[in-house]
Order: sequence, then structure tokens, then C-alpha cells
Amino acid sequence: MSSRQYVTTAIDYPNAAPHMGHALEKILADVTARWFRLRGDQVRFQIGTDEHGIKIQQTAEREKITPKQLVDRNVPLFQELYKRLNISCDLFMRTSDQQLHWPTVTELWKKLKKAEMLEKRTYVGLYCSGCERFITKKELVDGMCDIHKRAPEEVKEENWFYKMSKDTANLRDLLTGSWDKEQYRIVPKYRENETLALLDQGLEDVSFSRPKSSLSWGVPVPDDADQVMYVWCDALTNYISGIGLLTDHAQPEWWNDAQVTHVIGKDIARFHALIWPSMLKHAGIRTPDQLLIHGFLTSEGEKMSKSLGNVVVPDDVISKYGVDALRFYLSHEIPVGNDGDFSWKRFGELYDAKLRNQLGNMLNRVLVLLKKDGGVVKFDRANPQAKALEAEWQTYAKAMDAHEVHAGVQVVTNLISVLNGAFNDAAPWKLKEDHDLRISTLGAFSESLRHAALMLLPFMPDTAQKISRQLGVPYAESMLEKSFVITPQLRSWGGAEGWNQSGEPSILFAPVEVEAAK
RNA sequence: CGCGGGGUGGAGCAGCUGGUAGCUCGCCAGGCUCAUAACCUGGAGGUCACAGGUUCGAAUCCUGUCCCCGCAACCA
Repeated sequence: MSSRQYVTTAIDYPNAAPHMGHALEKILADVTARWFRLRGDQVRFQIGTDEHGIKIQQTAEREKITPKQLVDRNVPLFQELYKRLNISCDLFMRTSDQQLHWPTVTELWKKLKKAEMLEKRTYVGLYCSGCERFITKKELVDGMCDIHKRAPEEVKEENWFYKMSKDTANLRDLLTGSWDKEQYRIVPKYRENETLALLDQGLEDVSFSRPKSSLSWGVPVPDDADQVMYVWCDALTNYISGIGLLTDHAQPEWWNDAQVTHVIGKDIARFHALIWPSMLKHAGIRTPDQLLIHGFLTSEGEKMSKSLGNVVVPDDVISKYGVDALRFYLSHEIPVGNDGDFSWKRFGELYDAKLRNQLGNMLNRVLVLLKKDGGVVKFDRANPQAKALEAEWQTYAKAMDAHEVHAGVQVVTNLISVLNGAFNDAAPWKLKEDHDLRISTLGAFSESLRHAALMLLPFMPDTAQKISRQLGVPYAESMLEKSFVITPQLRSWGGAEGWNQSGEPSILFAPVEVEAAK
């Protein structure tokens, strides 16, 4: 296990406001990054925006502003959302950043050219003015664009092409075995088959640039004033421009001596699995280690779309239920890789059942009784719960290491459920005569809750801290720092040193009014 | 034969490196009363889409069939 971790997400395309899908990816990546830190790894975590391209250019034209003005207006929407979501990134990289991003991109292009992977060709394609893009022969129905019912025109243009077809065999080796001793793995495993199927068909060379006349908003191709880079060399490169590779301010330790994890959506898996490692390899840079692929979100069982009017804005959810409830929902409900659904009804159910009635109430039951007895935290070293917790920690860590986030969070919800049952059996409120037994019983439950809070730290950092504060755990104030580590000591029974007094109980998750059905 | 995902008790889902079918909500009956009208226990309810096959044994692997949904239109 590497002790240095570099985690990235896909960079978002800011030609519209962010929605729930963006939140899903960042939260998944953040949970991963936080888990790495908590287990003691050194972590660098980067997100950002992909700001170039034809769509941005067109949207800007429509709104009669410059592309620069458009992105400068929209990018803060993303940055503010991620701040609210508690995304613990170290850098937010913008591809329009000419100081940080462009030098690496330009240098990478030069290297690929020197490696003879780039070649200028005349591209002849069928252009549909309705789609405003080139379409393939396969998409034609009776020689017409099926969407706009009109015949496309044949258009020629000069493009730089990247000779990816040469790497078909190498990439298969990389993904299934190794290529020059380097390995690149897709998680979850079943997503790998999709990519391998593409390899079976043989890879085609990919277009890497556009004439300036059709795309002006982007990074200029070096030594070719008429061409602007297309998305691949520009956007993918953010992962290494963020750490300055190929420049004089490079921090190569975050690439060469780290485990590199790219967190992305299933739609762009093929580019990250194929083009990206190929580019790196030919530029003399090692390939990444793993691709963590998540699915898409539907809204109330249907595809999220503006025309259906069911696009869920993360801010609405946060305002109503709080950030941690959203982080919990997305972590708990959606197995990594699978598609998931956002439903207000389900959200409310989960909030009430798991967070309010189970977790919040459990904490309150213990602390209120404890307070009546003066809040002294004292418990026996030997306790049946200690053994059980050890097993829970193992299951939890195993799930988290395997990026099975939903399984990890379920370890905690199960634990809380078991505690509620055990609390009923122990019935400390009935132990009126036996003061010592009452204290040690309540102490043991407090200790179990301390562990639960530690396990919740990657998913719901603020809540984890609130619980710890209410319990009066001495390390509560420092547990949100990036340097905080869940040591073997901390995860052992009675591992919180100097803890002997509980804090003030308060409501963790308040009831939320459910609006009448519309 | 485009690619892919899925069909599991009333609803929504997990399980799918094979061995008595789990979870949340809802329903019924008890218990408790420390707690956020919260908590706990028990129960009713499923031939795990269908048909074959492999196996001592399949929701879980293989083959075929039937449905549903994504990807090509803002959108991860």
C-alpha cells in the first residue's frame, strides 16, 4: 500500500449551473480522499473545470458575452457548491488558467509531436448544421440526420490527429496485465469489460485539434498558429498541470511516488482508460494506477433533464437537510459504479430512519442519562462490545479500502442499530440502585458511539465532530484537520486518552417539515 | 444482430468471487418509557422475469426468450 495518494475528479464543464450529478462525483472522491488521510496516507486531492470548447463558445455567443466572461460567471457556482459540500480539495484547477495549466499542456503537445504520435491530416466529415457537429455514417437514416431530418454537408478541415491505433495492444496489456511493468486498473471490475470491448473493435486515431476558424476558445497548438487544441490534450492534462509536471515548478513526487486515482463518470471512462495513458506513455510519464468509475443519477426514477423540470439542485437539498444528510444519502444509497436515484421521498425516509431516529436519538439516549449522573465517562476494559467493534472496524476498513463506500457507511448504520437494541436490553435507566454498573454501562455505550463517529468521519465530517464534542472526546477539536489520523490506538477499545467527562447533549438532526405533495 | 445497465415480498433497493433470501418504508401483534411521538421484539408477505443447462447444491455461473431503462438533443 502506497503511503502517498493523488486523487482527482473529472473537471466539470461550466456552461450551465452544477446539479446533483456533479455533487455525487465530488462527494465520492472526497470520501475516498478523506479515508486515505484518516488511515494515515499523505493525500493530494484536486478538482477543477474544463472551460474550453465549442459549446462554451456557442453559449457565450448566444448570451452575447465573451467565453471568458461566461466561465468567470459560472465557475464560481461550482466552487461555492463544493465549498458548501465540504469537498476537501487541495487545488481547484481551471483549464483557462494560462499560468498554471497552459505551460504543461503546451509542453505535453510538443513531447507527443516529438514522439511522432501527432500528424496533420485532412479530415473529411459529414457536418450537420442542426447538430452543429460532425456526425458519423452510422447515425444517418436514409442519408439524413435522424434528429434534424436534413442531409449533412461534406466538410473538409485540417486536424492534428493522435495516432492512438498504434497502442491497441499496449493498452490491453496495461488494463489487463501490464505495459512496461505499469498497471492501470478499473474499479469496479465490471466496468472494465466495457472498455475492453472497445479494444476488441480496434482503436481509431483521434482528432486532437480544430482550425482556429471553428474553435478559437482554447489552447493554441504550438508552432501552428491556425490550430487550437481539442479537448483531449487540454482537459485530461489538468491532472498533471495541477502538480506542475513538465514545468520548472513541478512536484513530481505526487505523480511518480504516489498512487494515482482518477474518479470519473461512466461516460468518459473510455477516454481516461485509453487516450490518457497512451498520451502519458509517449510523453515519457508513467500511467495512473486506478480509475474509479461512478454511475449516473436519475431524479425520481427518471432521467434528469431541464425539459422534464426534474433537475435537482444540490443547494435546495443542503438548505433543507444540511450538507451531511446529502453526503450521507449519496454515500449510503448508491453503490459505487451503479446508477442511482435521487428521490425527495426516499431522502426524507432515510433522514428520519437512519439519521434522526437511529443515530441522533441513540446519542441522545446515552448522553441524557449520563448527564443525570454527572457526565462521568468510565467503563471496563473488558466488554463484549469491544470484541464486536474490532470486527466492525475490520469490515469497515476492508470496504473502504475497496472503495465500497455504501458498504462502509452501512457498517456504521448497522452498528447503531445494534447499539439501540443492546441499549434496550441493558436498560440502564432501570439500574437505579447500582450506580457503578449504571455508569460503566453508559460509558461503554459512549465508547461505542465514539467509534461510530470515527467511522462517519469520511462521510459526514461535521456530524462526526458534533458527536465527538457531545461525547466530550478530547480530540474532537482536531479531528477535522487534514493531519488527523485514526490510529490503531484510537480504534481500540478505550483508546481515547484523557477522556473522562461527557459534553452537553443536543439534537443532532432536527425534524424537517415535509411539504405537502405538489 | 450498435454498446451498456437492469428485472428480488405492496413500494424502493442490497446480495450476484454459488451453500438455509437481507435492508428501508408500509402493515399486524406485543414490549419499553432513558430518548428527537423516538427505541426494541415477534409476525404476515417472495417458486429471486421465464425456459433450459452446469453442480451434491444457483438469486448468484452458462445458453436462449420476453420486458424495462440509459448512451446519439442542455446534462457527470
